[in-house]
Amino acid sequence: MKKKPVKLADVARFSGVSTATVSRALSLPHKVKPETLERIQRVIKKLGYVPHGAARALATRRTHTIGAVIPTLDNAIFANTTHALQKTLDEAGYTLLLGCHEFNPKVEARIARKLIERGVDGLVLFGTDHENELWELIERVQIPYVLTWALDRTGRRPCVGFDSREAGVRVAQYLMDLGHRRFAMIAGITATNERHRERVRGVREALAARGIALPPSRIIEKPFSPTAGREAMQEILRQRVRSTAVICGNDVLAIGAIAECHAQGLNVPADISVTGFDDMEFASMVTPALTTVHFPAAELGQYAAEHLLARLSGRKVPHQQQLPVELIVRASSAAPREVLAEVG
Amino acid sequence: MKKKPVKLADVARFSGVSTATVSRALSLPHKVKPETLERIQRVIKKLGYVPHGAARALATRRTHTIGAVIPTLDNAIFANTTHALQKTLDEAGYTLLLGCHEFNPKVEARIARKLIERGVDGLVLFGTDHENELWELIERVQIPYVLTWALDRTGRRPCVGFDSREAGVRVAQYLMDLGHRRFAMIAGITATNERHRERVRGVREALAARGIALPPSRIIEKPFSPTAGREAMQEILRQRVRSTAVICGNDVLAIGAIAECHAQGLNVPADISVTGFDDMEFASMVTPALTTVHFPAAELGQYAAEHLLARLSGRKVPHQQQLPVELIVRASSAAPREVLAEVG
DNA sequence: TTGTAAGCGTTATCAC
DNA sequence: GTGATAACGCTTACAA
Repeated sequence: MKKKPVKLADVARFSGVSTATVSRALSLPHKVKPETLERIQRVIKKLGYVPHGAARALATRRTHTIGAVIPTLDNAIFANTTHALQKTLDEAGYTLLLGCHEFNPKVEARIARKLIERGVDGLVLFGTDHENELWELIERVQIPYVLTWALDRTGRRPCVGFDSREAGVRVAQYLMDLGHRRFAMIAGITATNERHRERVRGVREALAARGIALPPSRIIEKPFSPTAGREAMQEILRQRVRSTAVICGNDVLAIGAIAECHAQGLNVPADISVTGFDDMEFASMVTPALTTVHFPAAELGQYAAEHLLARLSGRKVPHQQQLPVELIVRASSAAPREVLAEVG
Repeated sequence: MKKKPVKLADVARFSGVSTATVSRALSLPHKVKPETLERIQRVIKKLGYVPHGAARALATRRTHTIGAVIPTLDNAIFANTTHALQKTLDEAGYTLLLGCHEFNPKVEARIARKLIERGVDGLVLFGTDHENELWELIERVQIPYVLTWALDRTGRRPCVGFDSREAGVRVAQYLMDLGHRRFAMIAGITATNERHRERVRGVREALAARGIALPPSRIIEKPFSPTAGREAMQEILRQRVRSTAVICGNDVLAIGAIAECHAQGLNVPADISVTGFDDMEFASMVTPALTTVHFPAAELGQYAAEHLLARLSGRKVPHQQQLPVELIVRASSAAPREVLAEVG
């Protein structure tokens, strides 16, 4: 036997006013006579009235809700971005609807549609690679959105992100400056992931610019897991010509790669250099710390939220926003022994 | 000049049927004549009709939405739980509304209320410690909820979680069995966090049972960050009587603690043993691996979701559900040198 | 400053 | 199988 929920009309009745006045008391308190307002608020408290969001959304055509479809929460870097996203939205009175696609574009499209049907006022997507079907839906329903992590090279879509190619160039140049000449790369899956495509491209182009090749056999694509990183490193260590520097598509792969080196009795970086992208703050505190190109994930979440919030409230914002990345040099990279030998 | 969104009535008009039939075509397709159904579906596709969730929610009094208020996404363990939660809900056709309270109970209450106003069909909370105000709200609106991570000792509230006290007992006994007698603990903030209170209690009780005291000076409470872990370890290493075993309230604190040991030239575990709770899979791959009591976070998320989904669809489920934790022994714990000396 | 009443876009209960 | 039509709970002109 559950009692019916209290509704706005009940509050109105008990306060001896109309529903319109109660509604105003809630959303435009300054347009209500102070005494009336106070009376209404007392009744609201006494009755324990809780506004009905769906009804309000139906009437106002606004849900104060933002949807985000992220790759996964199992990677700290995306979790960090999402955390900042949620926090910024919350402070602005918005609620986050969250979905994870686990690197499957079809799933992403499905979830995005679901969020749109739930009525989100805006949408946050990760990267620029998306199903056509999703683009069409977004276009059709005219929902404000922002792409994150990546930059849209066409310049047509609103985004706040990083230049992944540039990041690739940075590590490659750094390692070449240390004297490395034989490279291998443990890349993430690049097919539907422009961020990792660009990282590889950056590395490859920077190497090529100094006459160093990175043949396909030296680029091993793996899903994002430490185990996959280990496997890839095994493959690399099996190759006849040994690489002196291994660049990993992200921190997770790098951790696995280092673990495999250790398992084979190799010293990092004395015997082989391992670098990566993203971050590994925690692990770096206690291990041959990883040199990485660091992407400030939390800042990204905050800026992405602010971008969307600004547009929702009619403010002007730069269509494209690029966030700087930072090369953090730690103990995991070094000159290869052979180079040191030459110099010495 | 934005064109008005397509609504169900438009689909009805173009298909030459009533809105009732279109509605049925959407939710009870088998109750519609196949030809009619097909015609409607064609029109839906052609018009690009997207159902209006708020209107549907208003009419059905169901949003197919679940709210979760978690501590933070910046700790991998909660991110993992949330990931599994989202995934399980998604598979059942539900959407996750997410909020983070960052260990502030007032914020938790505020966000929970917001989610309830948005119309979530159910609520997932972390732990058993909550503001009275929140309990009253939950009671008043009669919303199905489930507590996670912790177990409710009163047995009155639905929950799926772990026995944190037991976890504390496990590490303590393990370390005592190794020969340790002088302990210190780097605890998390316990005031509004029964999980960490219970971990401390378990350790303390297990030690007491074997006549070992853990005086307040040996329990250092810190917020959950590696930096705080380092600071706490500094304090501990400054104490006149040196502890041989340091138990950390979670993995994040433990990482910091180990880092500080290394910084001071101490070998872990030869010079001092450092253990923890939760997990540290990645770091463990490349560092003096942490012995921990492992809480299967992803499983928890899945079970919590299933619990709630079951109740929402009227199925019976156990009111309380305890998930097993596992002591994972790795290289970070060991007999203290003095003990080895005695034995040797 | 407050009240009246017409939506908002669905679903659901009846008839037919 | 299908169609009218009354909810669902709130907002917002427009009046008073």
